[in-house]
Amino acid sequence: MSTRREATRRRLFEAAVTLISEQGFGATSVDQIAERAGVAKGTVYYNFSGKAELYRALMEWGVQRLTDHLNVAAVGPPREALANVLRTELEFIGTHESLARLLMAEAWRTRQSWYDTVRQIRSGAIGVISGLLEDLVAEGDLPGDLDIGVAASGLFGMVLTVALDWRTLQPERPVEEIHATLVRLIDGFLTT
Amino acid sequence: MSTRREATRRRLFEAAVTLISEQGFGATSVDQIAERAGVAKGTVYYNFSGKAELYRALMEWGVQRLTDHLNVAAVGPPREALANVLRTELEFIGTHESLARLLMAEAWRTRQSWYDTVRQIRSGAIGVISGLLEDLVAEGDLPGDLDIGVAASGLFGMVLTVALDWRTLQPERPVEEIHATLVRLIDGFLTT
Amino acid sequence: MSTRREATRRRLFEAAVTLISEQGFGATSVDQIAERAGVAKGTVYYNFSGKAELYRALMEWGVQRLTDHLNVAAVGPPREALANVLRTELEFIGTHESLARLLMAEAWRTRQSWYDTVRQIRSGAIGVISGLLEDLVAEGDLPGDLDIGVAASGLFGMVLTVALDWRTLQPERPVEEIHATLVRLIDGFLTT
Amino acid sequence: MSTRREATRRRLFEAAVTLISEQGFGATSVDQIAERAGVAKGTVYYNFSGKAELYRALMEWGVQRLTDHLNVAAVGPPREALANVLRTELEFIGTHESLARLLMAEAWRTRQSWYDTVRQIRSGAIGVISGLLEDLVAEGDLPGDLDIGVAASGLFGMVLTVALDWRTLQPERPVEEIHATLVRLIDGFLTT
DNA sequence: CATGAATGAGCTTTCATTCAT
DNA sequence: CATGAATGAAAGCTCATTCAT
Repeated sequence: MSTRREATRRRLFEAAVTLISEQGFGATSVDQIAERAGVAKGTVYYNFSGKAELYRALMEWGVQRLTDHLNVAAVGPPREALANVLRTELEFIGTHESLARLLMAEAWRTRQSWYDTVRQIRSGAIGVISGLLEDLVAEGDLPGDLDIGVAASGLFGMVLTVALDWRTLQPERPVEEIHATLVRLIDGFLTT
Repeated sequence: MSTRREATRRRLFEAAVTLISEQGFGATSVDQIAERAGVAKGTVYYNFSGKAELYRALMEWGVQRLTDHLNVAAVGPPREALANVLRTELEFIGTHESLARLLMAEAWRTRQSWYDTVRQIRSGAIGVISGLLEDLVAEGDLPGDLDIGVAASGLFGMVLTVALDWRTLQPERPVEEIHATLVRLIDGFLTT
Repeated sequence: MSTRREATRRRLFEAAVTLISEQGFGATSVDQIAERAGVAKGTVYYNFSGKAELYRALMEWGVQRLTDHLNVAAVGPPREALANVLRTELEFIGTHESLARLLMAEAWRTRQSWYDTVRQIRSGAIGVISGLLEDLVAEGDLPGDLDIGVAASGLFGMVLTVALDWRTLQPERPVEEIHATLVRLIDGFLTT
Repeated sequence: MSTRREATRRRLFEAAVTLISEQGFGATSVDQIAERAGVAKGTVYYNFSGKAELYRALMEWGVQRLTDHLNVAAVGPPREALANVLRTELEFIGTHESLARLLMAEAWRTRQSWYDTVRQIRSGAIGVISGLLEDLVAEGDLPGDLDIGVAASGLFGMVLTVALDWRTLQPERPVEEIHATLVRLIDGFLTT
C-alpha cells in the first residue's frame, strides 16, 4: 500500500538535502523544497508535521545510509577493516557531499530541536570506528590505556575535514591521492 | 573618543557570538541580539549596516583572536612548535567555545555572502600548521613527498573535532587528558 | 436500504455538535470532525456537499428537536402551559447543552450564510411562547397593551441565559432548584 | 510618552470589534483588521502577541466600558438603581451593538483560550446586578431565600436578549418603548 | 460507499529594516 | 548616540476540497 506516500517522502528528502546543504536550514524555504520535489507545498505538511520535523527525518534518513556503508566496510582483520572504514567514509563524502556538509554544519549546534538526532547519528558513525580500535587494543596493536573515545572522534573528524576540504578546494583530484595521504597519517598512529 | 560606541559594539558582538553559535545565523533575530546586549533594536542598525554586516564583523573579530594565538605558539623548534600550536588550538576552543562552534558550522556552507571571509579565516589558521610541516620536511623529519595541504587540514580538523566533542560530551575532563591523547596520535604520525 | 449511510451521517452530526459548540464553526476543522466520528475525511464530502452544508443540516436537525419538545409542552391552560414550556426549555438545554451553546453563539451573528436558518429557528421557539402570552392576554391574565414580541423574547432569553450559566458554572445543581427560582421570577410577572 | 502606541491599539480595537462581531473570530483575518484600522499588518503583531491575544484584550477593553457604565448607574435607592442599571444595559447595547453581539456569541464557548476572560467579564457585569438584589433583600423588598446568582443572571440575560432582538429585528423603535416593556416584566418580579 | 494522499489559496506569523523623535 | 513604533515582504502553516483507488 502507501508506496505512493513513501515515494513522495523520498523525493522531498532528495530535494531538501541539496538545498539545505547549500543554503542552510534557515535560508531554505518550504516553497523551494516543494518546487524542487515537484509537489505542492501542502504536501510537505501532509507528510511531515513541519519544516523542522522534515529536517530531523532527513538527517535520520541520510545518516542511516552512512552508518550502513561504514558497517559493511568494517569487516576482516582490524587493521584492514579500519583502513576500509576510513576509505569508505572518504568515498561516501565524495559521493554524498551535500549530506556530509549538512551533517557537519549542524552537528555542533546545541539548542536546536534536532540536536539529539544529530548526536545520535554521530555516535553511530563514530561507534563503528571505536569498535575497531577496541579490537586493535585486544590484539595488542594499540596500547591498552588509549582513550578510545577521543581517538575515534579524532580519526572521524580528520577524515571528514580532509574530505570536505578536498571537495571544496580541489574537487578535481582523484580520491586515491587523498586516501594515500590519509593512510600515511593513520599508519604512523598505528605503528606507535 | 567614542568610547561609548566601542563599548556598544563589543556588547553586541558578545551577545551575537553566543546566540548565533547556539541557534545559527538564520534562527537568531536582531531582536534577540539587541535584547541580550541590553540595547534597543535601532542601535544595532546605528552601529552596523545590517545583520549580515554584524555577522561578518563578528567573524573577523573572532578569528583574528584565534590566528593571533596560534602565531604566538608557533615558535621554537618545529616539533615543539607543532605540539604547542595544536595544544593552543585545543585550549582556545575550550575557552571560546561559542566562536569555534560558529566557525565550524559555517565553514562548509558554500553560496553564502560571508563564505569568502570564512575560507580566509580557515586558511589563516591552517596556514600556521602548514608552515610548521614544511619546516619539518626541510629538516628531514617528514618525507618530502607528503601532501602538506591535506595533512595540515587533517591535523586541524582532528583537533577541532576532538575539542568540540570534548566540550560537548565531557566538559568536566581536564584539558591535559585530551591533549595527551592527541599528542599520541600525532607522535605516531611524526615518527613515520 | 442505505442504513449504513444513515448511521454515518448521524455519527458525523454527533461529532460535529460537540466540537462546534465548544470551539465554534471556524475553529473546527473537517479533519477533527471526521476523526471524532471515526471515518475518513473523504467520507464527509461523500455525505455532505461541504462543511457549510454539514453545519446547516446539523442546525436543522437539532432545532427541530427543540421545537418539537416545546410544542408538546405547550398544552393545557395557558398558565400551566407557559410554566411547562419554560421548564421544558430549561431541561432541553440541560440535556442538549452542546446544541444550545451552538445556537446561542451563532444566533447573533449577522452576515453569515446560515443566518436565515438560525433566525427561523429562534422564531419558531419564541413563537411558541408568544402564542401562550396571547392566550393569557385573551383570558385577561395579562394587560392588553403588553408588547408580546418583546416579552416573549425576554422570557426566552432569561431561561436560556440561566440554563447555560447553570450548566457552565454549577452543573452539579439539580434542575429543580434552578426551575424554582425561574418560576418565582415569572410568577411575579404574571401576577402583575 | 507612548501615546502613539495607545492610539494605535485603540484603532485596532475599534476596527476589530465591528469585523469580529459581524463575521466571527475565525472568519475575520488580521489583514482585514489592519486594513480597517489603517495600519500595516505587522503593526498588529507589534502591539499584540497574536490574533487570539488581540481578541482577548479587545474583550477586556470592551467589557470594562460596560461595567463602568453599569457601576455609574447603580446609585441611589436600590429599586431605582436596579431600573437604572437595566436601562443603562439596554442603552449600552443599543449604542455598542457590535461589542454586545461579540460578547454574547463567545460567552458560551468553552475550550477557547479567551474563555476565562469572557467569564470574568460577565461576572463583573452580573455582579453589579447581584449587589443590588442583595440590597433589596436586606431592605425586605425581596424574600431572603431568593437565589440571587440565578436571578441576576436571568435579569441580565433577559435585557441582553431583548436588546439584541430589538436591534436586529426592529431597530427603528425608540428605546423608551422597549424599556417600558422591560420595566413591566421586572416590576412584577419585585412586587412579589 | 468509503478512503486518504494530494492540492493550493489564503491565512497567521516573523523579522530585517526604516525613520521620526 | 540611541530609541522603539511602525512597516511589509516573505515565510511557515492550515484546511476545505478534489479525486484516483
